[in-house]
Amino acid sequence: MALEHAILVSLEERSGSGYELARRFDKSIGFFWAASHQQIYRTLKRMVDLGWVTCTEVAQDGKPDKKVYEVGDTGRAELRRWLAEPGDPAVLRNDLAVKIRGASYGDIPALLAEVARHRDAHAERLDVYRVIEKRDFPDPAALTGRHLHQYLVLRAGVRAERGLVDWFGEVLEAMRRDGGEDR
Amino acid sequence: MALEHAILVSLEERSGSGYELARRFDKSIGFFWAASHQQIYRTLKRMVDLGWVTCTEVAQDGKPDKKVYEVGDTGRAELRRWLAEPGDPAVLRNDLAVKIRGASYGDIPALLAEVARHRDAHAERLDVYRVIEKRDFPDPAALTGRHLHQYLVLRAGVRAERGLVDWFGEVLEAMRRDGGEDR
DNA sequence: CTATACATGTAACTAGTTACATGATTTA
DNA sequence: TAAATCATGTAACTAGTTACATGTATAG
Repeated sequence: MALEHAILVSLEERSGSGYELARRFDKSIGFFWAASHQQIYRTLKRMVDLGWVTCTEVAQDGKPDKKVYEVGDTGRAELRRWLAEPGDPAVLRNDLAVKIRGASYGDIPALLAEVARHRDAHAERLDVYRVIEKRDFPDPAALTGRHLHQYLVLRAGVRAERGLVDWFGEVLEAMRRDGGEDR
Repeated sequence: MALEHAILVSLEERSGSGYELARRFDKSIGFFWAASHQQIYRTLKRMVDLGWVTCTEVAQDGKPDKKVYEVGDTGRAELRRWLAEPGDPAVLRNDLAVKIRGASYGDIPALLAEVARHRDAHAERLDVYRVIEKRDFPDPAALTGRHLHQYLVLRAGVRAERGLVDWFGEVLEAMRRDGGEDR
């Protein structure tokens, strides 16, 4: 499991409250590791119990109090350990591929409409990533350290979304050709 | 959840035992939807309770008895329903992207070795997919129906694996350049 | 006065992983 | 005689989702 570790990375970059972490998991980190606020609050509690992070209550005016979490030495050591630990290669998981494999057992035009909807959604995300890429990293060759690492994970997002958009396009093209010919 | 539905698709293609399904989930279907035998047995039991599949015990000689599962009318209706049902666009999940984002908090050369290991593993899977592609689908333009659908999900695998291999290559190239220069 | 942002949580459920458990037959 | 394949399961645990629950402050 990597949620604890994703939180450690995020808190090393900048300490913050559960709410703030939940915001970050709606963007940046969340582009490649999704987490809901319920999951984050639960995990933060566990991380405090483990001594990985410390929690300080902070009063604010005009806003509710918040609890700010910060990575401690134990947490930093755990992050180092995890970063060096070998893991299994990722396994793919693709709902729509299951549906396409089973297309002939259902309503094919309806499924193609669904594929088109997903293609559009992923194309939109791809645009978001590309805007960020151009805005924040106009000269990739000059990047070093943390900025380079941030750029590279954004590249993973760009490549994955573009791959999906292209694949959905291939599916639509081939299945429309197939459906159009023998009917 | 799609495991029930992945099993329905697989059993529609050909009825079989839990063990046989577990084999199929080690290849073909499993290329884009992994499932362990424990999960499959548990899910098959639930599907019998729901009336989606029927179960027949079959005696074999030289081998233990087996239970053969077959899709019933209720199961077929459920599959149709699920195929027409809209779903959310896939969210990405990439452990190594989290590690790369946190690279500066750990041992970077060790992490790059891990990245290279994953690149090799995905390159191997890509080769497997390409062999299957050339062997089973030498003339994609001529494909129709179920064969076409099978080809298209294989294409998803090819695209996803190639995307990962390329990305790992980009990561290695950029981070080696970065590490090599300022040391 | 309504919606949005800020802020934190619990409870119940669903899905997935890991470890344990058994036993026959075939191949090297 | 050891390993691999065939065959089926239980138990405990970990992770993730959905629904419920509450309350303040600000902007339109």
